[in-house]
Amino acid sequence: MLDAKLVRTNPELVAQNLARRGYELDTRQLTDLESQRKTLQLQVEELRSQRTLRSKSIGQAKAQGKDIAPLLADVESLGAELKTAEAAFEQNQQRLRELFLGLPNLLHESVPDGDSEEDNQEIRQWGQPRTLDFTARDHVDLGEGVGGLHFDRAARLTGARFVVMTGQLARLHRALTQFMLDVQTTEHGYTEAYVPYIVNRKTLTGTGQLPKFEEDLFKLEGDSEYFLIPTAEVPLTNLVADRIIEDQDLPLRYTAHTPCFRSEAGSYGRDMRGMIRQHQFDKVEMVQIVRPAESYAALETMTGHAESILQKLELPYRVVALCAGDIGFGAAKTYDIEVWLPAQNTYREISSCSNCEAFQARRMGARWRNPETGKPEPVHTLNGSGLAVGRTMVALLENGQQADGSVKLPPALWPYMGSVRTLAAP
RNA sequence: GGAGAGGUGGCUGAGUGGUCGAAAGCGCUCCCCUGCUAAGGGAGUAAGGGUUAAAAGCCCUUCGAGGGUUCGAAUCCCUCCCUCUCCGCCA
Repeated sequence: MLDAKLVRTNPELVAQNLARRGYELDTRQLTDLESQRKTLQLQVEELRSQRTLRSKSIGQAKAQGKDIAPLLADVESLGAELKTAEAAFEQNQQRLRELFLGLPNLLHESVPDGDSEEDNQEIRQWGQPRTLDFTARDHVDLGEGVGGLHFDRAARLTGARFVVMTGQLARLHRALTQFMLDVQTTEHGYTEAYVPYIVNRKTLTGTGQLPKFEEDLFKLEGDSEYFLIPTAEVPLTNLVADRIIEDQDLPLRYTAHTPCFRSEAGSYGRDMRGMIRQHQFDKVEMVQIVRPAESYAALETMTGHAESILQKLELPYRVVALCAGDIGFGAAKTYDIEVWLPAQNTYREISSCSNCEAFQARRMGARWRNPETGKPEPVHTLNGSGLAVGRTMVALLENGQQADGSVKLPPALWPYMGSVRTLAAP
């Protein structure tokens, strides 16, 4: 959510910034609602003030044994008047709330212009893609050869966009999550968390998935309004919802390994082959809660934390700054990390690190006590994948492949794989 | 699932339908006092919002959430959520 005061006092500036995303802010509607709000709020508060004043005088008169009948007659019409005013105000508030909850975050000035993926800006590359003296196989073929990747079985169990892993690939998947968690907790100072995979509407509104992106979520049947998490960002970030954090407790760094569930509505036909785009995938997530002045430095270090996983796994990648048109709803700035996939002969997203500034904090009511002002102020929140486990497996298989279809594993994983250093046909 | 108890400020914990945003204690901040420490004395200390260019001041809201009764609700009524204890069931 944007700062209401800023939007109110400077709608043109806000509109200009949002226009970079291709979002058109109806400033006319906004200022209309706002001036309405002002009138209605003043009216309601004045009526309430009157009511309190008179009620008190009734109390006093009663205590002194005076006749209260004339006083009662005096307030008679107040109640009805207040009720109508409150109803109008509440309606106005509702509309403003809906409008505000639908506004995306303001972009940081360093975000490059552009409408789509094409315009994202490459920041740096790491590692050299191998030149193969044979035709690269993709992870589906490699998984089949090495054994343990079963899309057909998953399709029968559930449907499209699911996978079953068995044997050494299931183990590799587990090894990867353990490895990632170990690095984030022991080397980068994150506190490991175990969190619910099912959350309520308020929580998803806090991080910005709701109300706008409900169709991307899996919703549970039942009396409670529950959703499967699309990312651990949701429970982890909401850990600080409705809290005031003391300065000395910042920054907070949380990590968690969770499955993520996404309906992938609107991506029919995209990445249908393989594990790239699934309804269920595992991810190790990083979340940071920081002082506002430190959030951009934190974005750089957090991106580095994601990169270090790829470096240890010896996977070539590049970092891109998302352009204005490609950046997510709640983010002010985002770096995507894209890993090299030989079979696709291109880089594909494997991590996304975002600074949401105060956008989520305002929605959640997450604040810190600024020692300079002594007042509670919204914190800044960041989140990043560290990393998406399924896509990391894809990258490991494809980048480690040998001419005979076996797959060499990087030394960083050896301790997690027992004695296995190469995945070969069983 | 059954029976009971309870949800009040950073924490503990009082609270009568009216002057209660709420006693008291702890914690915290500032000041005083003692050579230091320990102890003691005094003052202050919730959040959100509006009005304002901003502040001061003033006003509104908030005692788990939402409704209701009333001139007036932390206090009375209804519904829901959550926590605790006992019983049952259970990974």
